[in-house]
Amino acid sequence: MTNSGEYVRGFTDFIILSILSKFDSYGYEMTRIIESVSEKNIQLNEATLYIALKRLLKDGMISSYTGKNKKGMGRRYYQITPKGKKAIKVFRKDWIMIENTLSSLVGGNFEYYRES
Amino acid sequence: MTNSGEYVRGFTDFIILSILSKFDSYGYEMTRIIESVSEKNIQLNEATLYIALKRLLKDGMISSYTGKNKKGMGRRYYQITPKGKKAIKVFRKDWIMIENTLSSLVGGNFEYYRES
DNA sequence: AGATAATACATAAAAAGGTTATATATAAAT
DNA sequence: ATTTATATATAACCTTTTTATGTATTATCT
Repeated sequence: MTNSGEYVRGFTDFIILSILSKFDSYGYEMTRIIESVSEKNIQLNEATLYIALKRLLKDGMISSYTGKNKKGMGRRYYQITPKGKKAIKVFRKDWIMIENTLSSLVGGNFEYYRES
Repeated sequence: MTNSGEYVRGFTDFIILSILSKFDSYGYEMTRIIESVSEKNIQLNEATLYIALKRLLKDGMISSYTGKNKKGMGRRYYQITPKGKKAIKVFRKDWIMIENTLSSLVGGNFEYYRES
């Protein structure tokens, strides 16, 4: 699938917050999670992810701390903040509507009555 | 809902193609359709729509012709081309996967097993 | 008759976010 | 010793959306 990132755009921040609401994680692992859950159909660019993490840090949605690693270089772990928890909670309510609406619109299963 | 457009981003072109695969339409009507289907939760900016129409025309996904109107100024109708039909067909297959993946990711209902 | 609302299209400038490309660091495996 | 896997990071560019603004036509309201 080409340009898969284009579809995820707008949801990137919430994908990250959603992962971090399950457990603390780090950049490299998060790209693996997305790859795994999407069965390699969606891939979040590393650059996109790190920029998003920076943005979320700036906005106080997440915090970070350094962690050790046996293999490879040291990891930078991210943790969701209360503000981030609230944001993902609000979003999940919206998501139901977004999903239904997008499905109807792109699927063509909607009714529309013309006046004239 | 704020920034609803941000969620639709990446899907704009396919929403338009989907509408036009049902019937020929014009800009103003398409914004009304999206407004109506989403129950005013999602609103596609007029500027976003007209730029997208321009893009789709350039890419040969749609064609256009002028139509009359009793009330208000003349309408510019858009019609989906064979290329556009093919594009929406391909997208609709992808959409099933995108929807499932996004749902799992933002909903947090996925499993991931750490190695270490 | 004049003002307003609804219908309709269009574009420039700015902002936001993603992609491409590249650089760096560490440790295990070959 | 070199390659592979793990891990982070950013600059430059590209695409798309948003904000703001302008124009045109007709019906309705006062």
